[in-house]
Amino acid sequence: MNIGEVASATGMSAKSIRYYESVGLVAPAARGQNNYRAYGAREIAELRFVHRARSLGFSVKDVADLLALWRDRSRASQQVHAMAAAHMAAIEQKIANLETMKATLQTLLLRCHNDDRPDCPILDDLAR
Amino acid sequence: MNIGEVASATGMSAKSIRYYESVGLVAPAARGQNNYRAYGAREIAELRFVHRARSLGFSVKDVADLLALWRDRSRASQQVHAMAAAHMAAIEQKIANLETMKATLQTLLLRCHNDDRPDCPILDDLAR
DNA sequence: CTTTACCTTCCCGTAAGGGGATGGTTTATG
DNA sequence: CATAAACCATCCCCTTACGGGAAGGTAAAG
Repeated sequence: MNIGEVASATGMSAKSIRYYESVGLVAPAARGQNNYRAYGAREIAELRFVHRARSLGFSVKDVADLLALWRDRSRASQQVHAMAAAHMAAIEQKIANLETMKATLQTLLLRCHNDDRPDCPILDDLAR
Repeated sequence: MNIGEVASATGMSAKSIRYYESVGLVAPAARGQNNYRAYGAREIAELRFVHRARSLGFSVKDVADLLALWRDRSRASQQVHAMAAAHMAAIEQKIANLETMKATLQTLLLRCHNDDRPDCPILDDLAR
């Protein structure tokens, strides 16, 4: 399969696939006589893994570690669990920060007249 | 006040202050005969405004717009309200994405044995 | 007088690709 | 069969919002 086919089959962009290769996340693809990248089932499965892990918010660096664990048939599930737990903690932290911002914004929005008058509690708050 | 004093007074870093100046978010600070930046109450108030808006998650570009509205005594509160509402919507979208990730991770974490055995539902899911 | 603590500018690095230029390849169409 | 549309390749710049650190001038303290 060419890179474009892989892209539409997996939902990722060709740019992303090349990028993952360029940073060493996946091995360089084999090339056809036309110099096009040629993907087999194994490589596609790996790219799917990468895509799925990225969609769960893991960084490219983390995905590299997850891939290594995946390839190591004798890894302890503990290791994977630890990575996932740490990642979830980071996500929870982000959510908490965003929730704080949201709450503040909500309060300000409710106090703002939202009309033609210049008086604006939102700006007043920012300037406090 | 020197930049360091402003930094510790406002909680932002000197680097950030210089950065905001470099991108035109705030006007270039006046300079003393030693070429140090010299800040007055007005400039400090503006930097506080910037800092507060940034802490609510507004981008630097958005802060520039908010500053412009703030300086314009005749702006309609609607305009500020619209910006804040759009920003809150974006934050809610981010939260929703993170919550989806979190839920998936939570499910996977519960299914993982988290012990020395190699069997790992988390990796299995990523590879599905 | 010297050390220490500031300040200045300048340049590099970050995360994860997207956009777009330039040029070769393949395939579809008239 | 010729050519145009659709792919593919590499390469380089752009994005966000600063942080790190180097090189060198200035100021306050011991």
